[in-house]
Amino acid sequence: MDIETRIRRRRRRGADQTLVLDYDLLNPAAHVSEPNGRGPIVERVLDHLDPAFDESLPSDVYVWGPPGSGKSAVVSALFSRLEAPATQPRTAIRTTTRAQSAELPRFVYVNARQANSEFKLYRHVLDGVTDGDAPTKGISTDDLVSELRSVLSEFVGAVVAVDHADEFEPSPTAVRSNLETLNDPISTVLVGRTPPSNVDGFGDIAEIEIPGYSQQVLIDVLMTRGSSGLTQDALAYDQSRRIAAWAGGNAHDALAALFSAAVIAEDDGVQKVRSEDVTAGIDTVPRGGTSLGVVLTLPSNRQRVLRAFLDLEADRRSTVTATTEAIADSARVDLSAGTVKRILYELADIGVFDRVTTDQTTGHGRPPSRLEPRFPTLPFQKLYEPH
DNA sequence: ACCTGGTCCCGGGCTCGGTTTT
DNA sequence: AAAACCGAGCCCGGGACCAGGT
Repeated sequence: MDIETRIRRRRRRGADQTLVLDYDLLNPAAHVSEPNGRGPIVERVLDHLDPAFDESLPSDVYVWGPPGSGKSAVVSALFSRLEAPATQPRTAIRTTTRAQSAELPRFVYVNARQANSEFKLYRHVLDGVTDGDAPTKGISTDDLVSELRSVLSEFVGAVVAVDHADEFEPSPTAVRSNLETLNDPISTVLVGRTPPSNVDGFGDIAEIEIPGYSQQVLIDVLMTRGSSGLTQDALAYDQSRRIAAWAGGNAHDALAALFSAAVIAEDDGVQKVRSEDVTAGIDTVPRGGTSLGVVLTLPSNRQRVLRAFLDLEADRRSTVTATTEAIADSARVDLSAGTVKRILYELADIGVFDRVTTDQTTGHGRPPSRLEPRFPTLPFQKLYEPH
């Protein structure tokens, strides 16, 4: 938990915040520093990275598993530790030619959901290696590459973790080929949910498969998060067990359901998460839907459109056209109707909405469809921050 | 034939970092 | 120094076209 989180937590306290202490601690997309029950997997990843602790580079590896199985949790927790020490513990080994202590490779974690283009990939790697002052635009990709090359040349090599690598544009394969053009000793840890046989080039490298959470571990995850994010004893074991049973090993869905149940309970002004809150919470979370991590990393205007959508009454949601007009009129967004329409269709395309064809027969023309959110809406409303 | 919804694509404007000119 | 300029990536707007219905 960073300082900002701690301060926000204090600010929110008091008033009517009696049940939920901090929504961020229930956020499925925010990972904790010590993931529950994933010790053996951490160990396996570390085993593979072992050469990096001995001044050489590990081979590339693909870490994969179903959604909500803790891939990001493990890799981001691991890399946040590994990234930190720029100066390595001094060893007795010194090269004879140079009076320079043995250096270990740099570790960098990149989220391909944010870095989903060649330019952004380089930019985020550069950000991770330096202190985050890489330009966001205004320079050419080539200039960015040479900048990155010169920075990387100061290290013996780099281990780059690319989370959600299978969501990279234009193709997952491009992650590796882009990093190869840097002509630097780079080892990649690719992370994704697509089986290696279904991604070009990912089947040729080492793999670490992560299974979904067992129900017992998932209950532990829920209880741990619940006890830090909610007031004391607000979450009963039985409620966690129900959520875990429903979530079927998907920690994202489980946490989203807990989050939603907590929102509903708090809006009702109660001190504990009741069984009915869990039922209602589960009801609002689509199983296997689009994860909050995807929704919360969308460009700001798309999130605005989404937020405006959630304000709409049911009758404004009856068709895409009606929804488009309503959102274009909303004070939350400042976009033309044409753009809103395009964004809505694009969001449906990536799975943020379901398109349901209505039975409404207006007579002429192609029958319209309406949009139904396919992501955890209550957590999104709470975590959404206009920017 | 005609109508409306849905898809695809790309030109141009915006904003930024770097470079040249004043 | 400061200002003007330039070229880059990203996003918005919107037109052209296709799909699916009466």
